[in-house]
Amino acid sequence: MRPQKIEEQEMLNGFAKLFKEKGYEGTSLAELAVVTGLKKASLYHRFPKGKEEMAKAVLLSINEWVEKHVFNTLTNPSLSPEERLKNGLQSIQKLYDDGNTPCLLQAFSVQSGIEVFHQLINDSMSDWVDAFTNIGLAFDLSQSAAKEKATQVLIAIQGSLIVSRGFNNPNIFINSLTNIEAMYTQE
Amino acid sequence: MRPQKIEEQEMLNGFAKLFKEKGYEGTSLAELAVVTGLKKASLYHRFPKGKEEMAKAVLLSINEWVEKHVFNTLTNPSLSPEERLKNGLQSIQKLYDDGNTPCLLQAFSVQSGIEVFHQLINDSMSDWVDAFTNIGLAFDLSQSAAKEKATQVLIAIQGSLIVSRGFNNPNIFINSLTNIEAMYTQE
DNA sequence: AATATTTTACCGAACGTTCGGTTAATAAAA
DNA sequence: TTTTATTAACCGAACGTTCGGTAAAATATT
Repeated sequence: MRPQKIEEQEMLNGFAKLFKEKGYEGTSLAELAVVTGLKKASLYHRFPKGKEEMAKAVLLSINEWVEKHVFNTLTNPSLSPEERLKNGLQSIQKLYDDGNTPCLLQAFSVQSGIEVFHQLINDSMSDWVDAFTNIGLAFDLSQSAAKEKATQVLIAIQGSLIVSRGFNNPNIFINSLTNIEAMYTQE
Repeated sequence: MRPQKIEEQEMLNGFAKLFKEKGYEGTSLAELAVVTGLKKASLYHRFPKGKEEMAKAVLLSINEWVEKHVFNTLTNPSLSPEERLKNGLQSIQKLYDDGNTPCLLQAFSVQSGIEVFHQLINDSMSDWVDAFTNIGLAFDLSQSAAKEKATQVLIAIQGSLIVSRGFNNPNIFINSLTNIEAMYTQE
């Protein structure tokens, strides 16, 4: 069996960069091909269902990373709530490259018109809220208060990414992460 | 002189709907034509520089609406700070159709690659921060505290629009507006 | 060890479609 | 008649996708 020129995960990383910056419709197969070093036709050998399959694979790949590095940290029972929160936020900071990289959920929630994406976005956001609800409970909040605060956290993350990008100032995102930590430790 | 089939403002309203939902690249000239009732070629009579001019016109049109209905209200010296804030937030709620309509700045900040847009987005966001900084000063905050809070407000608006859309639940946006009011009146 | 077969990875070229944009002619009011 | 608004027809380029065939490694046969 002939060896692959590039491994799947490497392809997905390249895809992710494009999709995050340019959205689904804004990213062309020509660009997706260039970023992998393969030709357009070869992409269809790897992803027979085409562009939509590539995008879905990127979404799932990022979801896995988040599951592993963010959610697992936030809910790690062997750490104190303070440590879980701090480490989880650090992973989030890394996920968005210190505020320099847009969120794929945002990029895909605009346009694309593809229905499956809406469901994946909805599910993914639910996971975020669940993870932060868990942290809220660890800080002795009531179930409803924990969920309310978790929603505020998701809003702060998403909003600060937007505003950071608008002002071209990643510090706005970084500051928001600090504020989020304070929302739990100082209230 | 032959009369126009549709007035400019009506066209812009139709354009806005499309651009907000589908983004810049995601919206085709064919769709822009359908929504106006004109043919593609006619769009070029009205907007000789094409799609980019149409998009820019929509941005400016919305900026004008916001200037008039949101910023002027927030800074209206003949009202109390509480009333200015309340009325301004009501206009914002209307602007985003109770959380059912995405923000054009978001839709255009993804993809598009057109440099002029970045500047317009940056300028527009600056106006938002300035307006809410003004309200913060009216609530006796220091300049820096007012600006800091204004940034938080913009983040909350943008973030809650994203999350509302993700969960297909406009109430999240409505609640955020309520929280924003409380940020000034209860602190 | 050498050869033939199979399997997988890749790619050049073209597909039909849609993109944003243009041109030349028509329709309608002043 | 002049001026403006509209449009049918058209354009080159790019889109996502498909297909026939090649390149290269693994396996089976001699």
